[in-house]
Amino acid sequence: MPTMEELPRVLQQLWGFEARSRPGPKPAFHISDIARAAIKLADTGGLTAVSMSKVAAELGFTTMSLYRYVDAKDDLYVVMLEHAFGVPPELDPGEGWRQQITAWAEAFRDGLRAHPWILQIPVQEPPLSPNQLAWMEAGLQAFDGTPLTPQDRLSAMLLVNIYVRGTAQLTANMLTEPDAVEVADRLYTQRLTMLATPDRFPGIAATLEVPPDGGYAGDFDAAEFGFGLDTVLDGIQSRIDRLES
Amino acid sequence: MPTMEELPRVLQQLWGFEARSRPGPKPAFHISDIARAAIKLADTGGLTAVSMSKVAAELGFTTMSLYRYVDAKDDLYVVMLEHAFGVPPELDPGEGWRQQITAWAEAFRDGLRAHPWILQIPVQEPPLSPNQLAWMEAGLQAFDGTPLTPQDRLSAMLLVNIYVRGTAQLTANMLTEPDAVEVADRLYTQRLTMLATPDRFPGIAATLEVPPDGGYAGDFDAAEFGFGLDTVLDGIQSRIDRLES
DNA sequence: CGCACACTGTGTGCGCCATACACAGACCAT
DNA sequence: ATGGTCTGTGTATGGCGCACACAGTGTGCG
Repeated sequence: MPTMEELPRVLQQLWGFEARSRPGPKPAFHISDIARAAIKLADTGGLTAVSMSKVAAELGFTTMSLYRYVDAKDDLYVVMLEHAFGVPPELDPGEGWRQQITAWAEAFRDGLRAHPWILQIPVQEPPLSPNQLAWMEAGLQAFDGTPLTPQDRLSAMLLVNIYVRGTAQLTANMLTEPDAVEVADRLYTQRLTMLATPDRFPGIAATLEVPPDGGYAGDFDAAEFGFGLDTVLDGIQSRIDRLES
Repeated sequence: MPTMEELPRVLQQLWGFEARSRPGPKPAFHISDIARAAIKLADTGGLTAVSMSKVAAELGFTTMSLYRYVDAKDDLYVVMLEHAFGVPPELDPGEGWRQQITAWAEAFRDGLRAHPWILQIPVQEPPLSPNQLAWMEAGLQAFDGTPLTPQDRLSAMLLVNIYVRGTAQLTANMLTEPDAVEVADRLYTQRLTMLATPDRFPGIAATLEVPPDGGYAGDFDAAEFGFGLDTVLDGIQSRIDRLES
C-alpha cells in the first residue's frame, strides 16, 4: 500500500496533505495564488504567455520563488487545470443517463471555451487532482441505473470526454482572439477549395459544394456539437440495448 | 479566387508548386530531408529532441540554413506530419463502410503508434498538406454508398478521427520508452486506488475493483480499441438507419 | 528560555532555444 | 559578362526552465 509521501508534491498540495507546524518562515502565498495568476495570463495571452517569470512577476515575487511550490513547469500546468475547471456540475439523478451525460459534456465544453489554453497543455499523464477526479466521477455517475458495467461506464465517459476535447480542438483552433476564428475559417475554406480539386479529392470537394452553414469544419457551433454528441450517445445506447435484450 | 501565391511557403513546397529556373545557387537539400532528419530525432527522443539546431546538425548544416526552407518551427511540424503519415491505405470499395472506416482507423492508429510524438505537436490549424488531405479523402470515401450527406460523412469521419487520436492519447501517455507504459500504468492505478476512496468517488472505485485486464485506462490495447470504435460506429449506423427508414 | 536547523524568498548564472540580420559567394536571365 | 537574386553562414539578442548558493526566519526541542 503506497503512502501519500510518494505522491508528487503538487498533488499533495492539491489534496491538502499539508503537514503544518514546521520550522522556517511561513509561505508567503499558496499554489492557488499561482494558479490564479497563471490562469489570468493564459486567459488573456494564451498558454505561451505563461512562463515562470511572468507568473512570478504577476504575483510580485521572483521567478525562483515559484519552485518552492511547484517542482517544474508541468506541475504549474496541473495546478492551472485543477483551478480552471473547478468542481463539476451537479447532475440530476432523476433524469435519464442521456440528459445527464449531455449536461456534463456541455459543462465540459463550456470550461474549454472559457479557457481555450487548456487544449494547448501537453498532456503528460492521466489526471489525479481532486477536481479532475470529481469530474470523472460525475461523468461516471451519469450512467447510474444503466446496465453498463463499471468498465463500460468508464469507456463511455471517456468516449464523451474525448469527443468534447476533439470538437473543441477543431472549433477554437487555438485562437484566443474572438472573431479571428471566423476569418481563419473563411481562409481555410478558400484554400481547401483551391487545393482539394474534385478530380483527386471528390469527397472533400463534395463537402465544400454545399457548405453547412457559412463555413467549414471550424464552424462547429452548438447545434453541430449536439449533433455529433448525439451520434456518440446513440452508439452507447445501442450497447445498452444489447445488454438489456 | 485566391492564387497559390498566398499559400504559406511550406504548403507551396509540399504541393510541389516550385517555380524553377531562378537565379542564385541551387538549394543544397530539400524539405523532405529536413523531415527525415526531424522524424529520426523525434522517433528516438520524442518531440522535445527536435530543435532547429539539432535538425540542422543532423543534416550537417547550420541552424539558420533551415529557415531558407521553413519559415518557422511550426512549419517544421507541418513537414514532419506530412512525411510521417505518408499516403493513406487503399480501401476496398467492395467492402461495407464499416470495414472500410475500421481499416482506416486502424491504419491511423498504427501511424500514431509508430510516431507517438505526433500527439505532442501543438495543433494550430486544420491540415492542408497533400497527404493529410488524402487521408481525409480516404476516410470520406469509406462512406460511399451510404445515404449520408457529404456533411454527415465529414462529421462521421471527424468523429472517428477524434476517437483514434483521443484513445491514442490515453494509451501512449507520451512515453517513448517501450514498457514504461506498463509501470506508469501500475503507478497510476496505485495512486488512484489511494485517492479515489469509495465514499467520495464510488464510480471510480467501482472501476478499480474489477480491473479490466491487468491495468487501468492506460492499457487500451487492440481489443479495447475495437470495442470503443464499435461504439462510435454503432452511433453512425443508427444515423444511417434513421435516414434509410 | 535559547538554540539548532529546516525552511523561506532571492540573486546569480548556465545552457538551450527560436529567430533577426548582415554578409560573402553562387548561379541564372539578360 | 554582368546584375540581381538566392544561397548557406556567423553573429547576436532576448527569452526560457531551472540548478545552486545564500541570508534571513520561525518552530520544536533541549
